[in-house]
Amino acid sequence: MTNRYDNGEKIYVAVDCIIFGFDEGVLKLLVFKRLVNYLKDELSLIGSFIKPDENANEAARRVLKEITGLENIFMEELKTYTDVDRDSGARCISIAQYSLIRLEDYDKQLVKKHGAQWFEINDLPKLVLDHDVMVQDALTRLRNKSKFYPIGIELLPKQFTIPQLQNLYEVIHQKKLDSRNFRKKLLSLNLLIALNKKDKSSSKKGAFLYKFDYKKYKKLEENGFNFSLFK
Amino acid sequence: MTNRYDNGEKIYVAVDCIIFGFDEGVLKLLVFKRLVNYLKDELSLIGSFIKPDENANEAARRVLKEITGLENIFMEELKTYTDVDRDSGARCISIAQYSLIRLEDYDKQLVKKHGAQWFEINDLPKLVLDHDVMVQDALTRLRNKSKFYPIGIELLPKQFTIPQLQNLYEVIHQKKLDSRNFRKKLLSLNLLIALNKKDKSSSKKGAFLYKFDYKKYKKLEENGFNFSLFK
DNA sequence: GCAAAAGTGTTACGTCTACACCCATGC
DNA sequence: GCATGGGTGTAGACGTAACACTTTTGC
Repeated sequence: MTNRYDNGEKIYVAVDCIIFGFDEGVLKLLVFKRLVNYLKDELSLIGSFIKPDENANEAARRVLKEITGLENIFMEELKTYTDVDRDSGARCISIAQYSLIRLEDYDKQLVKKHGAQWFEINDLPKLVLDHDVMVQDALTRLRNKSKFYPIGIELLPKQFTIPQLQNLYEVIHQKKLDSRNFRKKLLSLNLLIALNKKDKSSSKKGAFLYKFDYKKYKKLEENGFNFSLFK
Repeated sequence: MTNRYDNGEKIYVAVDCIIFGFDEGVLKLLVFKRLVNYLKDELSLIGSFIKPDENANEAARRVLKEITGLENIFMEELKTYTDVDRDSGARCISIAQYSLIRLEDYDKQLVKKHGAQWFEINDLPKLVLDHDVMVQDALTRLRNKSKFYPIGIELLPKQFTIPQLQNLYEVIHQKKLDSRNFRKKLLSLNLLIALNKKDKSSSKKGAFLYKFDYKKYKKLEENGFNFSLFK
């Protein structure tokens, strides 16, 4: 690429991925042992330096695939960490991105084979550098976001049951919700499409499956909205 | 600084400041003519490459002071722009930060002397690169934020009247609000401290001045809250 | 038949919206 | 005395929160 700037210093730019997984009612975080020489084998978020031919989101997707085999994960920018001393290995900023996925949709063995592992959110190990801060920031964001947006729309693309979605909210907020009110509010948004199929994996009776009406969601999002599912 | 990373390429990292000014009821944007050789003299947000000894926020404050004389502006991170071709001058990412200030608090001549100027938000010139996108993103963020947070707390530190604050909301949302409802909701938050002084600059009767109860605000913020001043 | 989870309605309460007039003052 | 912006109250609509029992089915 051409370079028309002569002043200014270049620095390292990394991406780090905060991937929350929702697995049988438990919220987990994806972590792996660092491969680079500095701080090798310590636990870390999945990350990489950004390459000349990719933007931050592409870099995050690439490294996530390399290290876990996970593909097509929608990640949202969290924040860029730029403190001078944040990385003792060199001056390096990191663009953190986060996502929330339903673990059952993915091959857990694949992740393991690649050297990554899932930790329960309530029992996290110490991570390198400022990665602990990133995780807490991402949790806060997730909680705030879920008050005003129906999370799961972008983050849980597959079909799901209402009790599953409620459980997701309960895990994120660490708080029991009233199932009647949750269901009522959720359905009043008119964003769910009933599939008239039942999922019997978590009860004998079975719960009806739904998917999100993605187009409707997008239209509403453009106009701004308040989708708090509780106060 | 030590460098323990051998792989990875360094790239340029810039900051850009989206400074909205609220001036006698009108929302304005701070713009200046680029000084660097590439695209010199075209209109641009105020920005700079980040230096080895400063983080993004410090870089933003530094360049803002250099170019406008404005000091002690609280800026919040908006987003990091990383597309490969976003800057035709070189591969360069930009960490955008925004703020909203009350223009009357600052010396407008000073800004002008330094070569910057204010444009009305409804009559913006074309800016270089992706700066137009940044401005639109910042406006969207400002609107969303003002639905859930009492903006002005961090952004308008000085004493103010309720009609002034209402006007700010109206300008941001391009929409008239009901003064009774606005006042009622605002006061119900219990975040204002009455100063028992009147500002007569915009009416004969004069309007009472208030300031924010910053401590109370911070406490509430930590617990998360919903402060929409209207729907 | 019983354990386990899914599904369903109503009422009380609080908040939001819409709406119109008097007040204080400078000129 | 009048024009200008500041300040006030209420009723209806709407949304939220609290609350317990029935249904379905696999075992």
